[in-house]
Amino acid sequence: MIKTKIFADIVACLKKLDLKYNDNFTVEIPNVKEHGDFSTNAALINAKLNNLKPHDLALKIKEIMQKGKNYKSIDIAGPGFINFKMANSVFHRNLIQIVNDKNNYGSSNYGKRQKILLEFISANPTGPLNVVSARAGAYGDSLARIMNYIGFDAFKEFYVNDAGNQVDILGESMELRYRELHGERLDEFPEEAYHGEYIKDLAAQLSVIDGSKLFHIAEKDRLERMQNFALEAIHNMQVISLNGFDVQFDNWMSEKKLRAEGMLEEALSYLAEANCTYEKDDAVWFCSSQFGDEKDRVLIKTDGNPTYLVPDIAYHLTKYQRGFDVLIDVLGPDHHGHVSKLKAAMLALEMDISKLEVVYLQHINLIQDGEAVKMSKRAGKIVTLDDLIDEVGKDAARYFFVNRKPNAHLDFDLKLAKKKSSENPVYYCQYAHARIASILKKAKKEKITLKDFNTKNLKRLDKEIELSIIKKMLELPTILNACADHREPHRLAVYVHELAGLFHRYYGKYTIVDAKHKELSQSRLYLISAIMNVLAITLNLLGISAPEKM
RNA sequence: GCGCCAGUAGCUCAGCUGGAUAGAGCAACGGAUUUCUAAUCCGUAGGUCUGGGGUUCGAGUCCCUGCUGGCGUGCCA
Repeated sequence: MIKTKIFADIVACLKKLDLKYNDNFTVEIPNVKEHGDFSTNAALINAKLNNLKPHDLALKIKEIMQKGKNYKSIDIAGPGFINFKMANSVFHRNLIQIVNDKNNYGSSNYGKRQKILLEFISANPTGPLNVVSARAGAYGDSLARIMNYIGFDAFKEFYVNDAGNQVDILGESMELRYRELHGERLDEFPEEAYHGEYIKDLAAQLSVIDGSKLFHIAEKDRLERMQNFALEAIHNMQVISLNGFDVQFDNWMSEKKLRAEGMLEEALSYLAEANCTYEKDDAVWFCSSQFGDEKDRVLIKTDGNPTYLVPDIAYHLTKYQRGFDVLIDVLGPDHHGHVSKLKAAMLALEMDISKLEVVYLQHINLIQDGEAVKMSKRAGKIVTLDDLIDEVGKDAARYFFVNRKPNAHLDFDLKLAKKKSSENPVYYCQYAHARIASILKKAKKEKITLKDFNTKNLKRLDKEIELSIIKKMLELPTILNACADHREPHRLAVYVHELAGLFHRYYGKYTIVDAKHKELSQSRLYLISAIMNVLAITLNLLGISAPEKM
């Protein structure tokens, strides 16, 4: 990395000058070209320490560093910034490195094999996945891919709420549709039941298997049969939808299973042992107000059933027990009230709360004809993940969702997304990749190959945009690290778009394959195949395909 | 009321641990195709970064405060 090399050079320089220094200065790529390839605030940061004016310190540093061959020029500007222009050979050497790294370029041990549990989507198993889940899926999966690429052990988990109130309602909804199928007339379908067409389908499927024999067994058994059938079918639907979205989980954690294994009782007993529970009004309470929550919360309701909080505490307890270093919960914005309760419980159980991170994904507004579409799973008015993939395609959907930072609202204009035209930025990125593939084919036809390529040819890569492209590609590791550190994969999406943009500009300005200038062509081919490789790597990390043809 | 999140170009959004002249895409306008894919490129125009105060060499970025919007504040999950 050039940046770290410059940083080290500056430190060496400060030492040589026998100055005090603080190493919290930075080496950055300035956003104005005139300020050089790289820039540092080292003199600004360290001037005071040595009773010097920033500008004077900058001068001293410049004098020493100028002797190095790697720098084309060193200038002092503004209040004391030092701007570096690097020799072309520095970029060329780094380009060779990128090419040699092949499809591992950018991967590293940055994560030091830290174990990360990434829980996302965790939609209720009571219906098909909707666009909110799509956003969570694109986000979580991309983040996991990036983290794993740079040396973390990221583990993807989907928590299935397959027990509790909403599952009872699911069973009852099935029962009603089932009765309907068998000739019973329903005066009206209850508002709280699930209205989606898929319930009718499931009831019909069950009817084919079991016929009318379910009427002859006990109500409790019948409801259980209905529930389990629906749960399994819906789970399978969700898995298939996610496969179509290129999202796969390492584990599906079942709440029902947690209950069966006695995890709820275990969690409750731990809380009781910690003297954090008490009885009042025929219910069992958790004194969460002692741990930063606004007020105490009910754990066991008057009817003897646990509230949703209990299985969630139990679930998070297992996260800790499984030895992860960091737990990341990806949640909707409507859950932030819930997190304070959960964190209170983890505190009460003396868990390391700093390990538990919550990322809130903000809501999505679906815009149709300029108006927000209201969605409700119970009323059956949802736009499903499958619909979305059918309409705009997997690649566009994933790009769209991962292209913005998690805690920003997202307006999804269905009409625009359906257009499937050049307005969609994902095509822009993919097209760059396809274009390069096409140029490489043409080069083959023209019999210009890299066989007799000599690295000396790289000297011919001296155009400003060529050096900019190399510089951009060298930024990849920094971008990936930032994505992981901030849990913000959208930075990579922005990056791909920028890199694709540079290539398109390059293509427009210069001819790559030119039979009359074989060596020049070879040099440029070398460069664009590196670009193609970086595009493929980054698109893949975002779960987007990199087509050879479009 | 209290809590969380957001407010950047007409629209949708970027802006890396504070850095120099705030950037893209779309929309608008004007150009480029005997050409390696025009799903592209070049140019023009568009801004009091929600208002105010503070911190410092320096603030879209950090702190305080006002305003606006979304969400939360269940013995629902």
